[in-house]
Amino acid sequence: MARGSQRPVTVHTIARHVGVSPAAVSTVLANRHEERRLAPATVERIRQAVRELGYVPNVAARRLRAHDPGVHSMDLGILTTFEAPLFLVSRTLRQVQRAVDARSAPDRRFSVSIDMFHAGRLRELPGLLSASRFNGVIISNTTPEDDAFLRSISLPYAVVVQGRRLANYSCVLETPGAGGCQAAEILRRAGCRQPVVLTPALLTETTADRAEAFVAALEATGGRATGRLVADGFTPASGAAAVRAHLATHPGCDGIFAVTDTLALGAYQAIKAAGRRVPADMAVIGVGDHEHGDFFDPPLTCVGPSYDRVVEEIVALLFRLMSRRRESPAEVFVPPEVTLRGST
Amino acid sequence: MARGSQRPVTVHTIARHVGVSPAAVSTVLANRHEERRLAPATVERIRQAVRELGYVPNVAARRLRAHDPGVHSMDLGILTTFEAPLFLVSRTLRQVQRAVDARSAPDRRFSVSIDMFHAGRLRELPGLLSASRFNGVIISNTTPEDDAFLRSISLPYAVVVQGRRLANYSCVLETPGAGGCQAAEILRRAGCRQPVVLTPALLTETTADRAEAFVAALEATGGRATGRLVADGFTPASGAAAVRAHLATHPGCDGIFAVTDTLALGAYQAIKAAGRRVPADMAVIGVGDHEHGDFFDPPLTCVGPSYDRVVEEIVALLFRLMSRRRESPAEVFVPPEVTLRGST
DNA sequence: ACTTGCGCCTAAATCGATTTAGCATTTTCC
DNA sequence: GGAAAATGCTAAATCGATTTAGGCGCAAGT
Repeated sequence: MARGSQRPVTVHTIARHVGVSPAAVSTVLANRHEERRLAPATVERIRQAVRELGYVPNVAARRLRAHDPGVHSMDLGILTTFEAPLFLVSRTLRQVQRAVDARSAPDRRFSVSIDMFHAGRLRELPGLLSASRFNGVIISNTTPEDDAFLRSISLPYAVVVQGRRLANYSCVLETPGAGGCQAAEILRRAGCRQPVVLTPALLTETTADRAEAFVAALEATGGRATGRLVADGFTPASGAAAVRAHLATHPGCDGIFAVTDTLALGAYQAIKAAGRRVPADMAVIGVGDHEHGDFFDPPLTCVGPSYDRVVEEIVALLFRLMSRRRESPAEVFVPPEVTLRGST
Repeated sequence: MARGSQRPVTVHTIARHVGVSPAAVSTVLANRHEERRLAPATVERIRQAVRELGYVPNVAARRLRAHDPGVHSMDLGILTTFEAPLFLVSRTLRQVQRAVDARSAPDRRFSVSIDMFHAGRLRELPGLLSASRFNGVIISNTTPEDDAFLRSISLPYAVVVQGRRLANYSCVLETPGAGGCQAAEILRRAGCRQPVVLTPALLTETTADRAEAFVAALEATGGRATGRLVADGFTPASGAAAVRAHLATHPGCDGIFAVTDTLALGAYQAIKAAGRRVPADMAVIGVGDHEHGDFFDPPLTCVGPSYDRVVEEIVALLFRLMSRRRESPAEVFVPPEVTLRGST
C-alpha cells in the first residue's frame, strides 16, 4: 500500500508554525500553561495554530506515553458484524466483563470493547493484522469470506472463534448437527406433516448447519422433502414476508423451524395474520438466541446451546490462551438443549 | 495513585534475558526470522523466553510504530453502560458507521468501537480522562453519578451526550416533558380511568422525565393520583413481576405507560396471564426503544423520539465538533412522535 | 556589584516496538 | 590465497506526545 504523502499535523508542526518548542504546545494542549507559566500571548498563539492547522492528537502516542510501566494492561475485543443482532454480543460482553472484573488488580487492568466489521470484510478491520489493537479477541458472526480470510492468516495473539470451526484457531460452537435433529424430532412428535426451515439468505456456518441437519433428519425419518424458506435478512419483517408467501402457496404447512429467533418472531406475525394459531395450527421452533423468547406469545420453544454455556467456554478459553502462550488450538462443542415452551 | 513497582516484560527484557538485541526479539515475534536469517537455535531461545517471561505486547507502542504518517486516523467511541440494552446502541453504531464510511478516504480512516462502563463508574473508563483513547465519543445511558462526574471535568475532545443536559457538553435528547404528556393524552382519550406508569428502579434522566411528565399531565387534566410501578430492572421479567403485583391489588387498573419497551413486553405477559386483553381491558404504551415493538402481539403503541432522528443529530453534531475545534456546546431536542398501533 | 528570584521557555529523555543500514565472521569459489 | 558471498546479528533512528530538569534574561533586594 502506498503511504500517504501529507504528513500529519503533530505538536512539532504546530511548534514550528508558532516558533516555540513542542513542549510548549503540549503544555497548552493539556491546559497546564498556568502552572508552567507560559505567557498568555504565547498560549493564544498556540491555540490559534492548533485550530488553524486542524490538529488531531495521536491517541496511540498519548497512550504509550501515559502508560504506567507498573500496570499490565490488556486490550480485549469482541468482533462481530454490523449485520448481526447484538443481543448475543451483549451477553458475551457481560460475561467477559465479569471475568475481567474478577481478574483486575491494581497492577493489571483490562479494557473490553466491541468492534464491528462489515460482513465479509473482517480483513479491513484496522489493527487486526498488525496486532496493534488487541491482546485478545473473540470473533463471531463471520461469513464464509471472513472465515477464508482467517484461515489464510494466523493472528499472533489470543483468538477464540465462535460458531465455526477453523483449524488454526480455538473455537466454540454448537455440536454440529444436533440442533437441527432435535428440532426435526420435536416437530415430528408434534405430528407435523409439512414442516419447513426458515433461514436468512446470508448464512453463517452455524445457521447453515442447523438447516441442513434439520432437512437431513426429516428425510432420514421418512419425512417428505420439506421446503426451505429463505428470508431476505435476519429481521422479523423479512421472516414474516417469507412465511406469508409460503403460506399462500402451501396452506398445508404446519411447522416451522426458524434458525434465528428474530425470524421466528416474524413467523408468528405472518401465521397469526393468516388466521392461524401457534401452536394449534402451526408449531414454531427457534434457537434461543433472542433475549426475550420467553416473552413471545406464545413463549418460543427452542433448540440451541445455552448461550451462557457457550460464552462461559469462550471466555475461559480466551483467558487460558492469554495466560499460557501458544496452547494448541482447542475445539469446544456445546450441545444444544431443548427448551419446550408454548409454541410446539 | 502509586505507580506499580514491577516493570513490565518488554522486548528489552527478553533480549537481555536471552543475550540478544531487541531487534532480534522483535524479528522473532513478527515471525520474520527466516527472511532475516536468524539462527534457528536463537529463534528457539527467544521463543522460550517469550513464553517463560509471559510477554504481552504493548498495543499502543505497536500502533504508534505501525502508524502511517500519511493517514489520519480517528478513533471514535460509543460509551454506554453494561446495564443498558444494546438495541439502541447498535443502531447508533450503524449510523455512525454509515457516516464514517462516507467520510473515509485513503488518507483518512476511522475506527469505531463500543466501550462499556458500570453504571455510575464512567470515571473509571481507561483513557477517558487522559484523552488517550478517543478522538471523539458519544456518551449515553449515564446515571446521575456519571453526570456529576462529567459536569466536574471537561473532556478535551469531541463529546456528544445523549439523553441528558450537561451544560459544558453538546447534548441530544427528547424534548423534555413531551413524551409523558402525549402518553397521558392517549390513555385519557382511550378512556382509561386508572392509568399507571411503569419504570425501572434505576432511572436515567430521560426515563425519569417521561414518568414525571406523565404523572403531571394526568393530574393537570383532572385525573386522579395515579400509581407508579417500579420494576427491579429493565427486563421483561421484572416488568411482568411489577405488573402482576399491581393487578392483584388494583384490579381497576386499565392503562400502563412503560418508560422502556422491554418493561412493556413484560407487562403484556402479566396482563395476559391475568386473563385480560390488550387493548380491550388494558391499554399499553411504550417508547419505541425496542427494535421489534411492531412485532409484539398486539403491536406496541409508542410515544418517543424517532431513534433514527436522534442518532442522526448526534452523529452530525459529533462530526461538526471534530472538524471545527471548539464550537460552543449545542443542545438539540428531538420531539417525540406518536406511533399508534394495536396496544391502545 | 552580586546574589536571589521570577518569568518564560527549551533540550532531552522517555514510553515500547519495529526497521533499516550495516558490521563482523565464516564459508564458498575460482 | 584472496575476493566474493553468505550468515547472523546489532546500533540507532523512528513513530508522537509528555515531562523533568534546567537555561537565559531581567528585576528586585542587600
